[in-house]
Amino acid sequence: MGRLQSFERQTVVQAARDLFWDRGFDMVSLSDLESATGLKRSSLYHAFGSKRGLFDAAVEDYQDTVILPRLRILTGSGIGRDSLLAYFANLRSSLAALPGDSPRRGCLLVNCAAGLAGHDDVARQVVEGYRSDLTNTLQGALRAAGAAARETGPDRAHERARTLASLGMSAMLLARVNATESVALLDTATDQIRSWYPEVSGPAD
Amino acid sequence: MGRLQSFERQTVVQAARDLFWDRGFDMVSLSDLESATGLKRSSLYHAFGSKRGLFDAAVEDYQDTVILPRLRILTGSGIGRDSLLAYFANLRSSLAALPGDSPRRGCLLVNCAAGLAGHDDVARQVVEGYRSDLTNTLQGALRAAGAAARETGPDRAHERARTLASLGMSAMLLARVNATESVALLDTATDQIRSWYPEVSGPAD
DNA sequence: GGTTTTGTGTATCGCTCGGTACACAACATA
DNA sequence: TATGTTGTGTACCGAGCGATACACAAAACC
Repeated sequence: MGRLQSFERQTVVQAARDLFWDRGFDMVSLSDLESATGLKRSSLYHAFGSKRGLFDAAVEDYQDTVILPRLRILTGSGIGRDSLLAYFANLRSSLAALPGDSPRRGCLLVNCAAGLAGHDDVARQVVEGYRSDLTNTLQGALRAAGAAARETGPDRAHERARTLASLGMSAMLLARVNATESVALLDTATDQIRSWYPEVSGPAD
Repeated sequence: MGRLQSFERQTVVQAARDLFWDRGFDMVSLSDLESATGLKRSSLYHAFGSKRGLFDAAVEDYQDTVILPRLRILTGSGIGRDSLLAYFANLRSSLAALPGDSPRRGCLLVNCAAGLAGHDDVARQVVEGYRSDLTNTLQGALRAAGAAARETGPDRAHERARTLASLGMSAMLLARVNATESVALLDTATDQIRSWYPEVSGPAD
């Protein structure tokens, strides 16, 4: 063996991630990455192969540490109306809590959808995976909520999932443009959920 | 006086517009603009001052020739349910009609929202103007539709406008990622409108 | 037709970009 | 401690960027 890596990979990846999150792939230079990570080019290239390699690692970290923990609210047992409300409340608070100049507003993948993914198949697939994960997970929770509420009639989970996913993505899209409206979109999602599954005043049955 | 401009300004601006629409501000170079417009740098700089000046002209043209004509469906007299349906049908067909590799998929301003507008106040204000125009116009049409349907109860136009605007913007956001889902989002908007204002089988009263 | 004013083409500027070559430093192994 | 392997720092590359200087071409005006 030889010399050991003197940096923690995740620390470096997350520093790069926040930079890409803030400015997008194109607007981050290697010099920016050097100063954000504290590493020199040679180390970055040695560890990640290319700027794009580091970006891909950043996206992977974003999925693992930002997206998945959020979606986990909507999976597992006991999901339904309340977990849907919790999901959007969580999104709301993480959006409202950030300072106006935080580099972490919005969503790295939503930004990709309007940028890189337009002409990059790999990025497109990542974004599409995110979209379908989000929609399917919402749909599962909606079905559970509908079953718990003993809903009758046609299954509206599919289109409701689309609407909620749309509100979530739009909120991320507008996070840097109009934070107030962004929050309002999330509140609209909450209102929708409440209207679909009205609160019961006491324990049922 | 002196020599006259040998090109039509709008032709040049629209060629540049399609390029920016396709790739975004950063990913379009002056060489790209030269070959797309047929003009040399010196002419472009003479006419528009800078790359950004040309971009701003392109955005203005986009608003005038793409956004406003669409929104006009939702203004004027006789607006309501049908004009809402027409708006989304129009959006749907202009999205579904484009070839998969068209540079004009999605929305220039939605792409801006996730890109330039993150750190550029001018771009941010343009995008915010678009968002509020869209939302307010939808809200006006929703109110008209509600009045025509003799709706009672609380006014839901505000949150419904948010939902519809969200579906429209999400559709634009996903136009390059998943065209099928993008169309499905617009269809969801249509379904929503139909469910809020059910079709009347014959003339009322 | 000469003059003036303005548009266009050529050539090039300084700068930053992503990426790389190579010497050196550090540490596991023997 | 000697050796081999691997991480790190310095210096630099060619390419492309946005922007500009300047000469020339063209047309409106007297």
